[in-house]
Amino acid sequence: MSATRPTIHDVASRAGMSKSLVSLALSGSPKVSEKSRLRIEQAAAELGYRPNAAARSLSIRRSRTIGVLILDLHNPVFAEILDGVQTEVRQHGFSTMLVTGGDNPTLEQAEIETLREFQVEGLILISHRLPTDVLRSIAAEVPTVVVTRDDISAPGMDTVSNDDVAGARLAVDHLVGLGHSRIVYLSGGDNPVSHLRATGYRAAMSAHGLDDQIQIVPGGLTDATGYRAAEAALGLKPTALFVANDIAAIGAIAAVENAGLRVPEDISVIGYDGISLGGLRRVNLTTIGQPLAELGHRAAERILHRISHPDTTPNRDHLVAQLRVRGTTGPAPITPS
Amino acid sequence: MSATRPTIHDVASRAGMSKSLVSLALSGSPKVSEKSRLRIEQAAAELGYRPNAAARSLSIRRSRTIGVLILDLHNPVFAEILDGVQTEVRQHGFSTMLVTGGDNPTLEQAEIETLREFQVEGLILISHRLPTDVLRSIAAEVPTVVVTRDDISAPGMDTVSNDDVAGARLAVDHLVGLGHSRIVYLSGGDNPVSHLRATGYRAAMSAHGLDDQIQIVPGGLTDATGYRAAEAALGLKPTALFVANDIAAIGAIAAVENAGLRVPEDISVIGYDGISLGGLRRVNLTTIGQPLAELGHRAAERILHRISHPDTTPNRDHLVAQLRVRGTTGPAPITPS
DNA sequence: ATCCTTCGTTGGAACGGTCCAATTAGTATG
DNA sequence: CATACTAATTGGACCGTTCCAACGAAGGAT
Repeated sequence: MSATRPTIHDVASRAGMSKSLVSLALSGSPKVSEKSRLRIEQAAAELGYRPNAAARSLSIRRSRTIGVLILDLHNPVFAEILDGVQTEVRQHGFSTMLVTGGDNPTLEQAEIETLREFQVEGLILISHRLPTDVLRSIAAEVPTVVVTRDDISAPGMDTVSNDDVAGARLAVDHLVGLGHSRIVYLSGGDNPVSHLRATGYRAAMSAHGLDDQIQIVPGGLTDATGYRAAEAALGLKPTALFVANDIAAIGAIAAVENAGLRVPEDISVIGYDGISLGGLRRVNLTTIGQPLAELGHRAAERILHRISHPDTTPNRDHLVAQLRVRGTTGPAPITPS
Repeated sequence: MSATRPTIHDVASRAGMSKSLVSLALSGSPKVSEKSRLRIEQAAAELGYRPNAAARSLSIRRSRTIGVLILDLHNPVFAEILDGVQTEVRQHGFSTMLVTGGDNPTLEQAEIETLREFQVEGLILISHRLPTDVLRSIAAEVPTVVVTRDDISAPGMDTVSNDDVAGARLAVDHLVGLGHSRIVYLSGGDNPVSHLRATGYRAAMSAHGLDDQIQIVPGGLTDATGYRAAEAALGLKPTALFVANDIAAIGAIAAVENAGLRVPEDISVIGYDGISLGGLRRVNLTTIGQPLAELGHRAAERILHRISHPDTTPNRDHLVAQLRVRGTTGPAPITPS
């Protein structure tokens, strides 16, 4: 093991040519004669030569690497976005370096610092919890794309998210279309995304002339908080619950069923995100599906563009979410209350 | 933006000292006078100096980076293992570089190649689909740890997995303890892990004198394959299903319920893995829980050790899985059949 | 035969760090 | 006040690439 990895010099001396020519040949330059190219390729193969990315990066002053920060690996939403990022980025000859903040927001900054030491050419933040000024100063120095959030804008930075307001409207429209009017929103707590969804909920309720039915119960984005919020909401005798995200919606359903009510016969439940687990037959959750892979894909496109054209004016992409009707919503029960 | 990042030279000239001293100071060497250290630190801060990891890596011939291949980001099992890896590795000053194979097994090799170009000091493969000889040749060149699988051994390589045979036995013991005897195993298809779990199932059934009840229905590791396998299994009139993994188990439950039977009153279902989604109140799946974070943690320990002691003889860790009783298993119905 | 081109090839200077050996400054000792 | 140390500092080689300027060889045109 490890008799030190062969370098370009080793290949050169084995092929009996200069290291410069080896470099040229291996990068596919047309100015190398067919004969030399063959000799070199063979020598490289025999030695199991693998170029040193650090040396190359140092020399060409480019790392061809994109740093990705992912807020929480456990939330399937982010994993699915990441997937879209990876496939797109790879196609353009870039690698990704991935880090997670964990639960500690200050660690998030340290991780980004590490990415920058590796000279990543761009940064994709799949959600984050950075203060505005920190985010701004990062974006000022390295091309950045924020996915999922769109509340902060900064020069040198694009955002890619779905239109949460419109998505929330879709949810309400769907429920109203099924005859519901007593629709309660279980909020996702104090974060930009949840607020936008609340805004959409309110707007849609208004548009349907249901201003007096607007009810928001505070909750969170986890199974347990969804459960608790739903318990609280039951006191309002709703016929439908619109929940801030899918995971919380699954918790909410459990609460409804535990209270002896059926979903969707007694109470309809609709979530938000479109995580694949919602499609499991057992779960079968009606939801507003974000185009997750597409979000990642678009983020990758944006970062690649921004890397080659750093002075692009900030873009804010809004992809449309779609209603995915499954089994947890149904017609409003007759004579409610 | 990008008036070229400051280098160590810039810091040196600003502080009025040599670059060597800057290097020393910034790496916390005790041979630098307090006065100089302060000057240097201030200059570095003013310039926003950030060392170039590529240059350092080239110079010290170490990257302080560990490459992680993760088979499938969508499977929560792997995400949870990764979490354990990351926290441990970070504590020792290493970074991680993460790649996914996607659905294409040959891409897996290409991704590992990329990791190697970045001179990763070790490789953690969170499952994989590599041919034995390829895996061997990789392990011969770079310290490697395989998590989850333990069917292949090679010099220079450790494995960290749970004891699938013992885990499967736990599942059967639990069901037998509840009075079940007609226990069918829904297999996870043709892969090492599923085979081991089948072996454990058979052994445990035998141990309980239930040889004549051993029934294995072919299936897979996804929701849909679990569903189909369960449908097929119902013809055998089982009182309990032991399913190769949690996701498939969730599919199986849906099939049982769709057939008009209740879980666990009519049929008990137990899965394997212990993914956190099984703990969602709505799902509430009894399962054999692998210590996922612990697997990742151990893998990280192993790779770190192997990096500093490359000639360590191969280790094969087996962590114990634990029964997690939740709501999908219950007493066998009276007078079955 | 001489001069131009063109093609293929090569040496060597970067890139931004680390670290060793050598040098200088500073301090204590006799 | 020279001497011997120790502490602090520095120049320069090196890590493995890329790339540019320069070079030799081989024709082609004159």
